Amino acid sequence: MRASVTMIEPNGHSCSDCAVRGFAVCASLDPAELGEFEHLGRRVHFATGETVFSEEDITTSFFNLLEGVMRLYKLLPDGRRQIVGFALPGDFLGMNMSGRHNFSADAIGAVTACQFAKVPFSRFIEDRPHLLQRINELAIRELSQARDHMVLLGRRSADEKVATFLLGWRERLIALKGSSNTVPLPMSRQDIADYLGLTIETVSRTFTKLERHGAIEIIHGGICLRDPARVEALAAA
Amino acid sequence: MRASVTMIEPNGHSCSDCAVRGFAVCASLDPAELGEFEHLGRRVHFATGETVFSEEDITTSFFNLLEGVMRLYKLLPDGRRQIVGFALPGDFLGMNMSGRHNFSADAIGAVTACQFAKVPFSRFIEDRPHLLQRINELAIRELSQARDHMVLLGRRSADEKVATFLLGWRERLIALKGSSNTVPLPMSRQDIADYLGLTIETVSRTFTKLERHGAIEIIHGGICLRDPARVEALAAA
DNA sequence: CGGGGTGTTGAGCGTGCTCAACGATCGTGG
DNA sequence: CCACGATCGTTGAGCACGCTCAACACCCCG
Repeated sequence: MRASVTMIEPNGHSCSDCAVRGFAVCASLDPAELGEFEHLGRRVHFATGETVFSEEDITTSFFNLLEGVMRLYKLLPDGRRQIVGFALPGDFLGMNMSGRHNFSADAIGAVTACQFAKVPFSRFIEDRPHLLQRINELAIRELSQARDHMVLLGRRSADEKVATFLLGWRERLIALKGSSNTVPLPMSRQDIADYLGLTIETVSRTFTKLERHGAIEIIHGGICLRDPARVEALAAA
Repeated sequence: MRASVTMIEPNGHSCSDCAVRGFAVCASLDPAELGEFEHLGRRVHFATGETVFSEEDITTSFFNLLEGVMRLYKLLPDGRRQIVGFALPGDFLGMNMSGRHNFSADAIGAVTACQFAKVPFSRFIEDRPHLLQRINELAIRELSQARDHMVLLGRRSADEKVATFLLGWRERLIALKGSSNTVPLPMSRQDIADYLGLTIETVSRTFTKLERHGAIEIIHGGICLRDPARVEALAAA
């Protein structure tokens, strides 16, 4: 699904009242820099299922996710898909070495992002080591998450994968919105399956199994943790 | 296996005649900086199987690999292991956000590395944006490799995994030492299995299968590519 | 020559996949 | 407002890929 119309607002927003300011890239900027930075980005919107950028596209922009969730994925020639991550508000997308995006990114539900043209953004970084440092920190954190996910993909059982996913996703949402036993799952079962290296059927079966055991309750658009300790035990650290 | 004796040489080496200078982190330094940089690092040696650092160790040093191969891995509480990568000369190890290493690193065969104490190194970076930029580039490249590996772990069959590994490993060696159809494999079958999310038996069987089909020849300490096109077909891009 | 580590091969099993049908949910238009 | 179709999720039956368990071959080193 490709963008038919992507809304671009003339910059009527200011960074100072931005929801993700504080934990996004821009957290590293002082007020003076922020004023300059504000002119570099435009706020853009994407509708459910819209593709923000594709795997082999030449990189022309970076994105700072403000609202919504995105799936980041790679496709094999025969159509098999691996979701390499879900992006949440505060995540910075588009950095790469090759000049091309090395994964694709779709909006899951409505998404708002701050878009930066590559060239001016790169120039802006050049004399702001603090911003570069911040971007580096985010990359290193992502690398650590990527390695954790490799362990999950290569060495965990289906049950462990699902349990680990639920707890990890919950953790990320808690960091954004505070604690709750209700965990919204905006992505489809297929998305979860492609993230965990499973099939949709196995994910579905594992969910119902967890529910039968009283560990979770499947609700519309998410799950509710009934017995967090049990789920943690299943995740096996 | 823990280090019993780790040899540390008083700095009798100079960066200027370093083998990896040109593609390691230090490639970003000019001659003047290099002179200063030289005093930050010490050349250290590790014997076969020695652990350079462990997953939950507090990070006190960074390492720039000069010679040899290392396995980078994570362990689950029950002992299952996932190798998240193999390090080759030029690779820079130890960057992290948490203050602790988030994976362990062993020497596969004899290893020589350039060791930097964390604090002085971090200070040295601070007023050298070019070095930070270089580190960032390496991190972003690693991130891209990590995502590729997630696809392999989550969505490829055993045959595809092995074929893809052979080609990828060969590519990395070619970048270091030039092209050859003979591909040395210094790591054990168990290492390969733990890298690909397979068992040692499956790796062994797949190797012999490839050999029976005339795609490769198994030689001591490695393989020889007899029919690269066939292996590439099996890897399925 | 013996012993331990590493790699190979075989037989049988089980987890997770495939294929297929059914059920739930939601947007759309009559 | 409900009928309709499409999409998404659930459930079942059977199968296959890769794992488990076990035995054996090989090789380096003592």
